[in-house]
Amino acid sequence: MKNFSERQRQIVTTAIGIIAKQGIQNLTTKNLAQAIGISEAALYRHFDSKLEIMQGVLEYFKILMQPALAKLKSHAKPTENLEEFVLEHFRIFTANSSFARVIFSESNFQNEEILMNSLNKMMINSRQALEDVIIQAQRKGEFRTDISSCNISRMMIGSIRFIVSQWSVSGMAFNLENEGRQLCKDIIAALKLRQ
Amino acid sequence: MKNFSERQRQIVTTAIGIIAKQGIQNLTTKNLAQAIGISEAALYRHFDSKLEIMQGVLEYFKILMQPALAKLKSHAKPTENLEEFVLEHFRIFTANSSFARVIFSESNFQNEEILMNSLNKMMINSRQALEDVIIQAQRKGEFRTDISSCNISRMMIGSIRFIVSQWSVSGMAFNLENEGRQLCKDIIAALKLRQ
DNA sequence: ATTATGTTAGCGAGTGTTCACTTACTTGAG
DNA sequence: CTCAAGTAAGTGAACACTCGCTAACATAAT
Repeated sequence: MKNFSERQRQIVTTAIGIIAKQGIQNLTTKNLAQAIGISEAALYRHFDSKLEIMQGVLEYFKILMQPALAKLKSHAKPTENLEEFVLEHFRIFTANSSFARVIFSESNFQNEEILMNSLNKMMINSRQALEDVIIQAQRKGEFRTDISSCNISRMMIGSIRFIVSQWSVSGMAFNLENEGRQLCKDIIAALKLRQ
Repeated sequence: MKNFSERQRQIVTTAIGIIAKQGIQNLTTKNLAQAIGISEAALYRHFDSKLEIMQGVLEYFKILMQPALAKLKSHAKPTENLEEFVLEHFRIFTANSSFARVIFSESNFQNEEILMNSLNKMMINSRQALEDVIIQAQRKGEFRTDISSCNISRMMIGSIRFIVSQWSVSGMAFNLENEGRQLCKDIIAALKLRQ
């Protein structure tokens, strides 16, 4: 978070914790202030509105996810990049478990047009980046070409989202990194070209 | 909906429409009563509480989804059953587009334990039924066995959820049945045993 | 046929509570 | 002395829900 003060950072991360543990309905200025240990009015010394705090939440997430996106360009082999992209997601979510609940439920931000647009942009961006690498993988003969790159990206993203969602709903009952690694291997096995 | 009166049915379907179009935050007793054209107080002649109305929403959905589940046992060939199961989902969502937004965002019901439990049970039920058929498909040599049935079900459900979510977020910008049919074919192509 | 009794489904006008946010004032470090 | 960062005590609006009342209709005894 670029220009955020220590206090602003604290407000945003506390907000994330509340959303994760109690749902967005319980992210109230009262609860947020209480969780930090300051008055409601003090919140407004650091943010103009609750909406601004929620935008902070999204920005925080965006920065957190950057490393995963970077993995798409780290190696020469597309398949390796895809694999690392997926695994990095699981690593990030494991290290920031509160985020899973916050992000994979877009309806959290429903009706706040600014937040929805912001989230949609992020989604489209990373989807596009992913599909580019999938196309590379197909061109280089690593992935099968009888399935469209669009549908391959749907399978990959859908699978990731679903296992993270399962993990989140189950209260982190399994090891996301291990289960995710196997899932990732299986997806690639299903999609690679067999000679 | 079993024992529901005409008015109760109307209240529930109107509630679904509001959630779909304006989000759950705007499902207020005021808005709901207004949309129907009766007073708020009149709502309470037909339901004891707002929670009861939301339970009605879930029951409505459950009944609507029954046909998809039935498809899992309609033919002898597991692969055909799986295909019809998936296609039936797309058919149902196309015919009841408001549901997509309501259901695939579990966070809609976050913090209402009764609703969450109800939704989780439905999810687990259909996941289990699906995985059973996947195992059959593997036993009969229709599906590859180098990928666990658990991960196959993750890929299938994840892909379905994701394309429905895309369709919903895009404002039904594409034909879900057609796009979904191709996605379904591709998934099965990726998972079937090749000789 | 009339009348008494009960039920259903509606209404306007509230209730107390909680929400995001504001105002006016205080405190303490530089 | 200034001023950023805090506070207590509000604000109006929105929330789910309740109140007392009524018109319309059904049932059945007189």
